Amino acid sequence: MSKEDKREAILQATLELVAEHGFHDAPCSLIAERGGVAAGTIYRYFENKDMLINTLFLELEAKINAAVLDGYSEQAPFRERFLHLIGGLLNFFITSPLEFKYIEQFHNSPYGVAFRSDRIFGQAEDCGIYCELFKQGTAQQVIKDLPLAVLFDLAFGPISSVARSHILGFIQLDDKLITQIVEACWDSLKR
Amino acid sequence: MSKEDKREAILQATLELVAEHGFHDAPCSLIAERGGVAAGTIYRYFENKDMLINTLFLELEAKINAAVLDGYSEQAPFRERFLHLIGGLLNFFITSPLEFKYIEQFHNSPYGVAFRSDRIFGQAEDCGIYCELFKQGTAQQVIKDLPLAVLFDLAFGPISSVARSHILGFIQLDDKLITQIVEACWDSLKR
DNA sequence: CTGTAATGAATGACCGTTCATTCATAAGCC
DNA sequence: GGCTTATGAATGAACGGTCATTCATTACAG
Repeated sequence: MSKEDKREAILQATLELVAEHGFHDAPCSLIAERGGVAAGTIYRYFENKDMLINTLFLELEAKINAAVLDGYSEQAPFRERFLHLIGGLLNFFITSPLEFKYIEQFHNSPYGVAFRSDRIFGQAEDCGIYCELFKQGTAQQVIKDLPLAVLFDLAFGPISSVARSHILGFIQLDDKLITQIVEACWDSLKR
Repeated sequence: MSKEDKREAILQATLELVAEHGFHDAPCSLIAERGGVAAGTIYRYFENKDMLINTLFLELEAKINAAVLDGYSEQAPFRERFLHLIGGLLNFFITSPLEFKYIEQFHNSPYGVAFRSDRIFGQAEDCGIYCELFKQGTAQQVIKDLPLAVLFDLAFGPISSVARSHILGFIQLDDKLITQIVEACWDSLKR
């Protein structure tokens, strides 16, 4: 196995174990075992477990951005762009349950809170695709006049909630249902 | 300290520690210390830590129901009842940050998943205030024709999301903003 | 042969839980 | 009331287990 492969194997093992069992019950010993490496090898690629966990989150985030921007047109009408990006996110979540579960675990943990805090209070510029979208919608007065963070919550709250319900098997999402849900999100944001 | 006081002190200490530090980093040793009892005493009142955690959740749930039903009228128009119950929930959350954080932690953990699963697949009748509300709304055709679980997600997803943002200090909710948010939720559910 | 990568047993810290012991109070007796 | 005995709630040191991390040793590539 090459050097890059080992790093990837460790990240993949972490993704799987954290998604399946949570941060606790994803001990380094198991991560190493599933990754096909020795426990000590993890520390050749990552400073410590915290770094491993944060690195994996950043890589997943980049993966989402790439997936969601596929087929996206900056020139399309606002509503269409909203539906594309939000629907794309929901689609990514339900077709990548491991990634979704990991991100949820991360979000709902001291790791994620510190991370979000840094982001919100850190800088104002270049806040990501979705931030850009909502800023435009506010400027064009096509969505409600609410603080940016509230717009985020109104859009992402339901999306992650239905994704969780789908992945846990409480509901069975199909294309029609996804469309209805994303449009319901739009209804709550549109002016 | 009386017997009931001790039980209460243990529950309160658990609430505070789990809310502040999460389930990990809320060890029995700390719970005992903050509750003003010895570690072993916990096991006189609760079978084990799991039972303590589940019991606390059930008590918080009852507390929420009581708070939310205050001033509620079964006879009011549907929209008004929706706004009362959902707004009441959001109000409870932001005025009881410890309780909110605990419930979030619980929800996003193996405890909560097992719990929800039991509830959803368990019985159909007596599913709680909110379930009753959504069933009525569907029957009266005042809200969208979506699976019950999706309605839950569309309503509670944004609410818990904004509550978290408020409690973490990312936004500052006031009465006006709360009204706007709850009405935005209504917009996403109304037919 | 030399230097780097990989190993996995060992380490120390901390977890939930137990249980022998303590001790304030209650009960029984005169 | 006084004295003795019984009770069981409370205690906290101790236990077995698991964790993240280290490091002396081994394997391997150039």
